[in-house]
Order: sequence, then structure tokens, then C-alpha cells
Amino acid sequence: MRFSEQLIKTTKEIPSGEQSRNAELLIRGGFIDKTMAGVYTLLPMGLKVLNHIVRIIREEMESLGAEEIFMPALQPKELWDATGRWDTMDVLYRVHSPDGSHEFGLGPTHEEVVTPLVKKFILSYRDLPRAVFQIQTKFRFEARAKSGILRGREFMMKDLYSFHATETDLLAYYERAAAAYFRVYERLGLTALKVRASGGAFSDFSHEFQVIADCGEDLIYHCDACEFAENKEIATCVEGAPCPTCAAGTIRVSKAVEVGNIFPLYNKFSDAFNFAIKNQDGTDQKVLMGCYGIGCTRLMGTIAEVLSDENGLVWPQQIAPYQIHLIQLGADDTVAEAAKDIYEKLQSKGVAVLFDDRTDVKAGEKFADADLIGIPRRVVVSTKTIQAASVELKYRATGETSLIPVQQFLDEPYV
RNA sequence: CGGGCUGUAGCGCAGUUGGUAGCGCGCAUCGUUCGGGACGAUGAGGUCGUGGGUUCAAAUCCCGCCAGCCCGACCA
Repeated sequence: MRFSEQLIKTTKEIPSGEQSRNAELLIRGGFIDKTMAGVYTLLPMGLKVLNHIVRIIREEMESLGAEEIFMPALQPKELWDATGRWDTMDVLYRVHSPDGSHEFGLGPTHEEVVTPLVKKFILSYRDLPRAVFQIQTKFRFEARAKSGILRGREFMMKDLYSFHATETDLLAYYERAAAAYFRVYERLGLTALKVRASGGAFSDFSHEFQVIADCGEDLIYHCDACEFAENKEIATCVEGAPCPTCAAGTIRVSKAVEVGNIFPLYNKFSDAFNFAIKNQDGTDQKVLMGCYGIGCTRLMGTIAEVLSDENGLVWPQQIAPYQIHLIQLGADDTVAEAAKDIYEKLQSKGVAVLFDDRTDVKAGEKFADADLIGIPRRVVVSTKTIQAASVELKYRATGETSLIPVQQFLDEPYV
């Protein structure tokens, strides 16, 4: 992509009224645009980043043997009446048809759709276990949208639902799902803690995946030596206390962002929808369920918060909008030709390149933009580099800079 | 949903005791610059969030509403 042909422009000034770091950087860098409180448009580069996050999540869900589906966001009131959540769920958007004849919920989560859905296909113990997931826009009327894309009223979420005949199988899958979640965060460059939390209205307990960060809304009590961690809402220990599960540790308290939440639902929803299977011995039995969520757009915001510095974003290679930020310095024909040549050769290799070909912008602005946008490698082509038959390569994360002969640079494999 | 703060040019802001609006950035044209957000010149761009009220006169004072941010409450 040529910078000069992009839709977006970066800005130097901090958006008014956006005090969260993620919103500031993502808006200034041209990744998102605010439509209204808690609702953002993903601009071309923001969509690329989100798609890369989604790809990683999808791969890990498929590794669990889950199949991807796509359920409606527009859901009939009757399904929500079946669980009683039409009247109790305060984040549920309740909308009606233009003629007033029908009422719908805009999906904040999809147990009400997925349970009757899979009930049509799972009739026997022979049909279990099964798991389906989707990646879809969710709607939640948060009383207070805040923190940029960390808490929106419309956001992208991956939700996985699993179905089991036995508790043993449910809990085994629950652990496998947790392991897959850890793989997702690791691939995204994040360190997450698995934190025991309340189960809300439909589960006895749950586990949250939390990334320690000052921008977080949650307080977690966690051991500094082992994996013990609890959300403040159910915490059984105090700061500075010895860890209840290991001899070596001390309890710390940290602010954290919830980037995932998994629930063993057991039969809560299969009861509501009378979802039972025939057992081997001919008896009927309720299906056991688990559900597992990851906020994809929130992950993007968390990464912006955690993996950034005073100059801007620092995307991990796996999800960066482009692999190389190619900068042409100067407008004379020699430099322009050399930069264009490198751009085209990288493209023909299939490398995702953002080519700053602007001729009306000075070096300082191009460098500042590169820092702000946060692509892993910055490559400069200038009179100076051409004289050395090289390009200048700078890594965004480390600042490490070097001159590399052009051919050697082109021969390197880029993700 | 309570409390606080804020709405003025595309963006960020100033605007005093009321007298019908200005700065920076950006944008357009020209010239000089050209490796960390250059400089000069010229120019375009605003029913001051919105509805009422007070007044000879309202961006400015009063009331309602809307929107945005922050704190809290809430949060499958």
C-alpha cells in the first residue's frame, strides 16, 4: 500500500476527550475512528490488525476441534424469554420491528441462539461432544462506555460453546480451552493470568484471563510465585498475605484488563431449552455446556495499551498491519526509482508493505508516523543509502538500526 | 444511573466587565527548504451543540435538552 493512496491521515494532536491510551494511539495512527461513545469504525489498518488477531484466535479454536458458524445478531424475544434474561439482562438492546409487531434482542452473547440450534442436531450421547464457535459483532448497552475500545457498546467477540455428556468431559474440555486461550495470548505477545472469578447469574464460577495493566478495570489478587489468582470480587486473601496454595509466594494486587472469560455452564441453558439426549441405557439426560469468550477488539485495545511507548504503537509481528514500513526520503528520481523498485520486489514476494512514497512530507514527519503506526520494521531508502548500495533497517521494538545491502535485505524471509 | 468537567473552522484550542469571532495544526496556490513533525507569502473554511429566556445587543448571562470525557455504581 502506498501511503499517498491511503484513506487515512495520521494526526499529531491528541483527540479531544479521548483520555485512554489505546484510543489516543489508535485514532492518531489512523486505525479507528469514533462514531459515537463506545462505537468505533475500523479503518483499513485497524481492520488488518483485527483480522490478524481473529486469524490467530480462529486457528486456536479449530485446534480444539470446534467448528465455526455464524449466528444472527438479531434474535427473537421468545428465545430470551425462555431463559428469563429478556427481563433481567440490563445490557440487552431490545428493539422492535418498524410496525411494532415483533420484538428482538441484539445479541450480547449467544447462549439463547446456540442452545436451541445444536439441540436440533444433538439427540444422542453418540452425538457428543461437540463444539461450535463464531466471531461476530456483539451489542451490549454498557451503562458507561469507556476506555476507548476496551469497553464498547458494539464490539467484536469470539464465542465458543461446547456440549458434553459428562462432567468429566466438560471439565476436560474446559481445561483444553483454557490452554488454547493461553496460546492465543502468547501468540499475540501478551502475558495473561488465569483468574478465578464469579460465575455471574448462570454459572457457579468462571475463569477470567487477565492482562496486568494500569488501564484495567479489574483488581486481581495473585501470587508472585505460582499461578494462583483471584478476582477481587471473590478474593479470599489480602495483599501481602502468604499464598494459600504454595509455600513460597506472597499475594499481590494488580489492575488488569479482562481479555477472556470461560464458564462451565453445566445444565443451566439445557434446562431452559429442555435440551436432553438419550443415554446408552435409554434414559434421558441433560446436556452439559461450557462457553468461552474472547473480546477481539478489546484485545486490540489491550495490545495498544501494553505494547506501546511514548512514540506510539509497537505491534507484534504476528498482527502488525504491515510487515515493513518502507520510507522514501527525498523526491529525486534516483531515490524514487530505488524505493519503488524495492517496494515492488517486496510485494512480488508477498510481503505486506506500507510504502511512504509521499514527496511533500519531510523526513521527521515520516519517522514520527512510522513510530506512531508501529510496524515492526522501518526501511529507509535515501540518497545516503543508495550510495552505500544498502537500505537502512530499524526495528520498532528495539530501536536497533543497521545498513543492509539491498540484495541481502530482499533475500530475507519476512513472515 | 448518580457526581464532576467539557461542547467555538476538518483537528487542537483562545475569546476579559455582553457590542455579531481569533490562534495553531491541517487544507489550497507559489517560492525557498529537504535524515526526526522547516520557513515565507497568499487564500479558502465557522447559523459559536441545540431549543427557549433576559437584553437595544448573547459565543459570553439564565433555564431545558442533546452529545462527549472522567469518577462511582453496574458489568455473561
